[in-house]
Amino acid sequence: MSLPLLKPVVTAADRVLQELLRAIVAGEIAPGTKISEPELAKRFDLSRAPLREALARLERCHLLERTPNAGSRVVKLSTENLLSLYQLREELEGLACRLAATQMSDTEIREMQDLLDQHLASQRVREGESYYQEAGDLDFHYRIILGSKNPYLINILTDELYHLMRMYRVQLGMNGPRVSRAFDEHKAIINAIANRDGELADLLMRRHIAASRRNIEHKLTELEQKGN
Amino acid sequence: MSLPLLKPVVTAADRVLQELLRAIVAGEIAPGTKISEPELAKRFDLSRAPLREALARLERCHLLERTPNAGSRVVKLSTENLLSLYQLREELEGLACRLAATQMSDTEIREMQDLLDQHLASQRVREGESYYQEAGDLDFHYRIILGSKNPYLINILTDELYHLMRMYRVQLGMNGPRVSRAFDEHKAIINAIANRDGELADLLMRRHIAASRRNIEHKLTELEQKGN
DNA sequence: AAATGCAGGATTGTCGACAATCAGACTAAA
DNA sequence: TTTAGTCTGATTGTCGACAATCCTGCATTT
Repeated sequence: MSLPLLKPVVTAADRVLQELLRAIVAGEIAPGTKISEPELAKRFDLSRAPLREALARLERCHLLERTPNAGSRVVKLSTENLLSLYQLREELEGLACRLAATQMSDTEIREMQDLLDQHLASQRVREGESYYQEAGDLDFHYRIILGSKNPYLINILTDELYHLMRMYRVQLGMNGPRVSRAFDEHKAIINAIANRDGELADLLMRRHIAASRRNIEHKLTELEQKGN
Repeated sequence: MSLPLLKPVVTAADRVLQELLRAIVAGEIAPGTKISEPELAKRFDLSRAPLREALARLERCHLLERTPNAGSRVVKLSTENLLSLYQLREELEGLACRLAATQMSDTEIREMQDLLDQHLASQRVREGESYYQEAGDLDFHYRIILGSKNPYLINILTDELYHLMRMYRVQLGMNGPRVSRAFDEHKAIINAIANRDGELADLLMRRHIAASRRNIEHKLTELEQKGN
């Protein structure tokens, strides 16, 4: 289950980016935390040059907010931002479906179907295990996005919005009946694409994402009311 | 007719970014040109640090393509990329319309209508003058995008795709009957928004962008066949 | 002749230090 | 008490030099 989600890691900037990304997405660096360049540089035993490079990329992913001459802060999760993010996702991944229905090759589609069967089998074993589910879900969306063959769309979804989506998911989780439903929805979407029915795939994807949003939104409002 | 299209310019990186942006969009630096960091640094009398910052932002705008350890090249205009870009625009600006129809305040809408009347009046005077038309068109789209009130959508359209759109427009122009039609289409779109009819505004915007694409696509294929 | 290995050059990546700028606290005056 | 001004500390922005990496062309070998 390999997710080719990150660019190759070769430079020091790549390494610190990967580590910061993981820590922020996982919530180890609490949302709202001030980022100090000199401090982080010392912690990672680097100079500020590659660190700044990494911070710039994190800002691009909307995981960091830089206020000029006042430092960077880790973004906070909020219902408003969640809604804005998912509005975009519905639209963009819907488009991706429509394009994928005409652009994906038969073998690519076949591979996705096999992958889904595989996930379903392994999910039956691990009832409620959320990590694999999540990886499977991400992999599914990832492949459809790539299947659109639209470089700008791919860039926006995989490089800029992807990690923010992960942040919501990792910190708020996905649980309960939603997990098994997602599989069925995936299946329906890939079937529509296999039938080259872009309109249907689009519609199903929008519903799928809307359902996922409601699930996360519910958890988030719960959390916000508890005082945070 | 002020277009608040660029972030405030204060640092050296901002200045060189602005200049490079202008030069690339205008085609003064030919598409496909190799970018040499040391050479540019010398030309702008800067060190490489702020220059790299500027190049990173240009890459983010898809105006530069960096291949690791092999330098950056200015992007080439192509029919494929144009189509990919406009596919996205249709979708995203359509969404922007739908959101703007519910999110824009009455005064914002009123201001846009006034602006359009103003453009129309001044356009009658300057028949076929394409620069003002373009600025007006950009301003129109810009305001609707902001009217969506979705920060991620705004960021993608104004920071990442905007300058690339401009590049196509500036280098391939917009001319003939298309110019005056665009005004009518703008008028129809803002009216739909004023009526709070998001669906209609969405549809009209998609058509408007599709028509604009056909116009540019035609010019581009003409140009490509002429040998370039 | 084709393929392989080896310099040479160029490019990017990285470093540590300095300069400019800004936020916030403190002092002093009204 | 409030306000204005200044000062300090911290942060970002910038610099020039060095190190690591990668492409190119050429010589060498098979």
